[in-house]
Amino acid sequence: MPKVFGHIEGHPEGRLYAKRRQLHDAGVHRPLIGGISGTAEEGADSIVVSGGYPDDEDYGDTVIYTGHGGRDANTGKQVENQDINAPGNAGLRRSHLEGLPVRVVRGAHKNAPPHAPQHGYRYDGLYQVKSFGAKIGIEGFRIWRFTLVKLDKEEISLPPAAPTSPSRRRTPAPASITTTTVQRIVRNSSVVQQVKTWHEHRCQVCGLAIAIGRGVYSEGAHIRGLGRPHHGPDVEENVLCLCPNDHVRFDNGAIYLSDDLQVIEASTSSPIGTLRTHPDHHIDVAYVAYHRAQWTNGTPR
DNA sequence: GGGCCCGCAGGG
DNA sequence: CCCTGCGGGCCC
Repeated sequence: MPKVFGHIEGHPEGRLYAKRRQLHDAGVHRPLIGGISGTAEEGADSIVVSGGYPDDEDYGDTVIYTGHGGRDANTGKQVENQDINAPGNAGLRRSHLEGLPVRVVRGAHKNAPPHAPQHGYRYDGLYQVKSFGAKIGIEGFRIWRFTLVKLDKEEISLPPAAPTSPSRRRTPAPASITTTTVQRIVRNSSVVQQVKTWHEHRCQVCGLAIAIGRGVYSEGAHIRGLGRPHHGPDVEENVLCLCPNDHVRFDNGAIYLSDDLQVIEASTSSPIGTLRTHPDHHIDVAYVAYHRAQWTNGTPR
């Protein structure tokens, strides 16, 4: 059964499942025991929040979820540090980097927080891995924690239509890597496209335009993030044209902007250049200030 | 109802 | 093949 990112057809948000076996059969969450379904290469497609780790925090629309590993098989106690390269943890990191939606299932458990179901398991829809980081957990060992934020319906794009394959065709299937159906977190493409066009796909931080075959590749980066919890607008004043490297740096606070559009290296707090601009592309410094505040005042969310 | 231990599915 | 993992059934 291929890994599916996004909703499972016929299994809407809110549906209840008595047992892990039923979640498996539905394809909503396939491991029978593991809390994370995912790999480093493909990403994590689903998790179960069932109170297995004491550092979990469940606020409904925001879940702080502990990675796996480091526990004694018999006692269930944490006996060593967790590893970010353990498959599930690396999967959630990949989902974060690629903006893949994660199905969140909540399970009933003792000391049930208000968001957990009374019995069994409940599919609670799609979340985005907003950030992650390590800390020393309650039991005294390093754990990895992933902040997941619920996605609004309009933030999910549909998977591309399956190619129609005539049944008479006898040619062997194309060398299949792993078949995955993916619903990505969607962005308003026309706004992003306009910004990319103005800049001719040149990164506004480093000036790089990546040639791919005959085309050029760039990414549209929202300054104030879309959706929860930031609720930034999908408008040209809130979008930058960046290369993938600077996009990751910007989204994770390694670089940010001053109000006069200097690019600031966070580790040194000093400018490393001026943002490249285009006369038609007006950037609203209110969004710039919002982004900067995330990374210069306290912890980001 | 709690402890125990046998699980199976997935990934390497 | 091996191993691990936020179950679950059984027995007290």
